[in-house]
Amino acid sequence: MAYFEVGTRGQGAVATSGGAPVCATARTSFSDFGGKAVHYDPHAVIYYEGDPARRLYELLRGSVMLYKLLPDGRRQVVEVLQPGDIFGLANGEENDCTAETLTDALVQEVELRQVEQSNELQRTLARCLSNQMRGLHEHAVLLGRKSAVERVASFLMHLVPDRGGLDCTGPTNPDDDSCDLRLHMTRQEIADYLGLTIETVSRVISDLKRRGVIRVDKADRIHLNRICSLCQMTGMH
Amino acid sequence: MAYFEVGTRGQGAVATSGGAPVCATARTSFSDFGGKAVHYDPHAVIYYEGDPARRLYELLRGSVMLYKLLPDGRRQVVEVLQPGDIFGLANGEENDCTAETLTDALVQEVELRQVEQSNELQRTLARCLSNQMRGLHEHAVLLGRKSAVERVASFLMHLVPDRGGLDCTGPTNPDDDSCDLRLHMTRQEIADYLGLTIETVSRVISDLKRRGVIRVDKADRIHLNRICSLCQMTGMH
DNA sequence: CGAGATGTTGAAAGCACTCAACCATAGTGG
DNA sequence: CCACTATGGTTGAGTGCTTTCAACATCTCG
Repeated sequence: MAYFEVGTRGQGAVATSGGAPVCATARTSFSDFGGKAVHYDPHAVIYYEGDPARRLYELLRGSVMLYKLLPDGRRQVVEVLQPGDIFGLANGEENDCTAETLTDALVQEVELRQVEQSNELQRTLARCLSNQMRGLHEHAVLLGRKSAVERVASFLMHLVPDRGGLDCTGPTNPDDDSCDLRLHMTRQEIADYLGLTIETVSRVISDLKRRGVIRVDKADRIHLNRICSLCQMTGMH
Repeated sequence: MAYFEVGTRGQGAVATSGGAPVCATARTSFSDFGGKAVHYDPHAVIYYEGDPARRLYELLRGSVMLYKLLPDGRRQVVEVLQPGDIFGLANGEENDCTAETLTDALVQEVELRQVEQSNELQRTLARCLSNQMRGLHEHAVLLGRKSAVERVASFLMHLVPDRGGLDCTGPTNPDDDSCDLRLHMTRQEIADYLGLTIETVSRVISDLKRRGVIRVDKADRIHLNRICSLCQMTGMH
């Protein structure tokens, strides 16, 4: 599988990751164009769906989810953002999603006015957006066509750095095809991201555990015993 | 409901629509920046998933779908494009989707090299992409959280101009809340777009017919008898 | 330690899927 | 002109995966 494709995979949500912005190579940082870096606590709302869009946001550190609600309370998490991703762009309309932090997060906030004025920024913007678009395409396949097991396997694989992509060459060390993950999401958040219920997510994880593919150290600390086996379950092989 | 939100709703796929590009107000046209306008027959592939990305495409007339395939043949249509939408952007990677026409289509094709050089184009690009992003978010809710009936109702509503949005004020004429639609998609294409099977799409349409909400004149010509009733079934009210 | 939040498991139900047969339409060629 | 075929669409019966509802377990934190 290949969420967010090359260059953005596995950053931020992985305990062992570096955490550098990865949206594009040799890119212009938004911080060069004014605005301020703001810190948010975990589970803080940055803005609500329906709010007038005033600023452009770049995630510098931590992770943020974007979600939409239906009137009856059903929720769909539409994106899980990593450092380097941008959000809040609405073309003069209202924000179409709520933005909420998953972890502590550092966010660069720039007034949309200023964004309009910089050619350099527009260029970076286009590059970031088209990267995120790929992630959304991939996610549409997951939501529209994959089984529960495939969704959870895909979700876990996309947290593994340098694995599961088209260019994946398998484990570097054939005797140790394992990896430690931090999820930073509750079962409910995972379920809402994967278009499943909390119970189904829990059941699938228990199942993977029973089959020896993963080990659950704590609810949000998961050890992958055999990455390749997991990857085989994503529906992309 | 509100696919593609304000400004892009209901264009192109509707028989009665004007067909003017709608991606952004007062925008720069891609045709001003070289490249050539190419005509495609219905069901022609413009490029395949995995092909190296060479050009940027702007849809001028007709409609185009982007889809991804899983190795076992499952297909997900990730976007149905309208005039004004752009596609083919891949940031130096391979195309992540296959692009195939649904109808006769006129497409403006610009070498990516040239796109890189124009500030004006980059600006337009960012605006178009963030518009399309909204559509993808909306679609993720549909795929992840809506029932079969809600999906089909949402699909039909998004083909109706000026209705179903947040600013929808109901029928202009209280005695005639109806509308004629052309689908330009087979049941299979609709199913792959909505994350359903062809049989389920067919059954839901028959159901709407039985309930008197729609009338099916030909497989791809559907008359909405009561737009408001249909809108109530989208899950967004 | 106790209370609230979060996660797991079981049993039963439901919705969409699978498989299969049938129907409708359009195009072809005798 | 009409049988014949191909393609696309509809309908029915039965299955199965995910959901729903409910109980229970575990974790966190004052």
